[in-house]
Amino acid sequence: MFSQSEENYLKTIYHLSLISNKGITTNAIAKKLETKASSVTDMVQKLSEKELIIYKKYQGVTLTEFGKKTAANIVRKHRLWEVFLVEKLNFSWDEVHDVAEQLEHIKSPKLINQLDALLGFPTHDPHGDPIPDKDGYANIVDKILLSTLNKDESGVCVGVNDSSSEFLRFLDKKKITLGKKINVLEKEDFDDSLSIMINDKKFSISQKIANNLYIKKL
Amino acid sequence: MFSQSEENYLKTIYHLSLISNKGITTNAIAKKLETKASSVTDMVQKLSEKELIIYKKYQGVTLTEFGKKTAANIVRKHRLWEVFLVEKLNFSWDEVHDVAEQLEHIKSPKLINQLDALLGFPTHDPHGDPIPDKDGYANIVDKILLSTLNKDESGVCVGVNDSSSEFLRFLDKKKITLGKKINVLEKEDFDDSLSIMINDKKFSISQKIANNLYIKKL
DNA sequence: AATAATTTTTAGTCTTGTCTAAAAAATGTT
DNA sequence: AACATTTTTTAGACAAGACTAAAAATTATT
Repeated sequence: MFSQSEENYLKTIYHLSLISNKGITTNAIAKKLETKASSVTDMVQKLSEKELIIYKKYQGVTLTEFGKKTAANIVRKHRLWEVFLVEKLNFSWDEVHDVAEQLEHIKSPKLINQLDALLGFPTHDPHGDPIPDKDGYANIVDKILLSTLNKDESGVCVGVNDSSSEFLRFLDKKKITLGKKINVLEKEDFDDSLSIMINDKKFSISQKIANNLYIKKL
Repeated sequence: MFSQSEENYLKTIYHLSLISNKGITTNAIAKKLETKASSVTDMVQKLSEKELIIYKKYQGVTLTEFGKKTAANIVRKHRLWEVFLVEKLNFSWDEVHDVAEQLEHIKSPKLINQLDALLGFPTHDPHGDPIPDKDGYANIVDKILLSTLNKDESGVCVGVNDSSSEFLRFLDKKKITLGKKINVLEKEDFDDSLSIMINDKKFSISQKIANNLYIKKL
C-alpha cells in the first residue's frame, strides 16, 4: 500500500506522461504539485526504490508497468467518484474535483467495483475524461482542441482541457455541455477568436476558450 | 480542520464518554487505539490546546461542547457511510467498518448532506447504532443486553455490542438480524446460557453471545 | 570552448505523530 | 503511614514529508 503523498506524486507523473512521452522532469512535477524541486527529488527516490518509476539522477523519471497500472487505478477511482458525485449526489461538474481528490485514496477494491456497477460502468467522467478499466487501460479518444478547427468545420464537445471551476462555470453559463454540436462560422485572423453556432445560437468566443475545449471532428 | 489522527483520538474519547461519563483516562484511550500511553499524552495536550477537550495532568480528559459536536460529526459520517455501503453497494454488515473508518475523514459538508438525502435520512446504521444529526444529537435508545432478560421475557433485537466480523457472521448464520423478535424460554443458572426462540425456531446461546446483543424489551 | 543560466541534487532543519526508557504522580496494600 | 504497584508524564529518538540554502550537474549562450 502507498501513502497519499506517494499516490499524488504517482498520479501527477502519470498525467504528465500522457502529454509528453519523454522523461518527466523534476521541475515539471514540482510545478504541477505546487511543491519544491528538492521535495520531488526526495520522493522520486522513494518511488524508484518501490519500483513504481525508473529514475536516473538528472534525467527525470518514467513509469514502470507496475507504476503505470497503479497510477491508472488511482485515476480510475478519482473519475468514478466524480461520476458518483454528479450522478447520485447532485454535484455540479465544477464542484467535484476537490472531493474526488480525497476519495481517490480510499483503499477498498470491493468499494470501487461496486461503485462502478452502481453507476452502470461509465466510460467517461463528467469532464469527458476516460475512466481506465481495472487493468489500467483507458480509451484514448481522438479529441482535438476547438481552436484547431477552421471556418465551416464542426465537431462535438467531448472534454475540457482546463477543469477549473471558473472555466466550467463559464461553460455552464453558455450552456455548453459534453455532446453538444459546435459549428465554426468564422475565424478571426486578428485575435484567433471564433464565431460559433451552438444550440442554434450564434456567439463569439476567445482563443483562450477555444484552447481549453476538446471536440471530436464531424 | 483536524488531522486524521486527531479525529481518531477525538472519536475514541467520544465513544468512551458515552459509556463512562467520568474523566477518560490516558490508558483507556491508549488501549482502544492500540497505541502507547505516552503517545496519548502528547495528543491530548494538542487536543486540549485546540479546545476540543479539557485536560488536567493525571486527571484524564473530558470533551468540551465543541469537541463533542466535532466528534459526533465524525461518527455521523462513519455511520452514514456504513448505511451507504450496505444499502447501495451490497456490502454485508461485517464488511463495512474498515472502509467507513477511512471514509469518515473525507471533508465535504455537501457530500455528507447529499449522502444523507440519497439514503433517505436514516436514523440508524447497519449495526443498530444511532446516527447523530448535524448538531451532534443522537437518539439514545433504551436498549439493554439480551443477557439481562429473564425466563419468559422477550424483546426486539436493536443492536450489537461487539461488531467484529466474527460475531456479525455468527448472527448472519443464525439468521439473527435487527428487528427480529427474541423470546427467552429458559435461562440456565449453571452457565447463564439462554434457550431462546427466534424465527419460530428454538436454540441455545452462550452467555457471551447474550452479552453482545442489544434488545429493546417488549 | 568557456562562461552564464538553469535545473537538479544534497545537506541540514522542521513538524507531525509515533516510540522507548526513565521519572513523577497517583493509587493500593499492609 | 510507609512501601509497592500502577498510571501518567517527560525526555529524547525516529520516520515521513516538506522546506531552505548551497553545491553539483546540465543546458544555453556567446
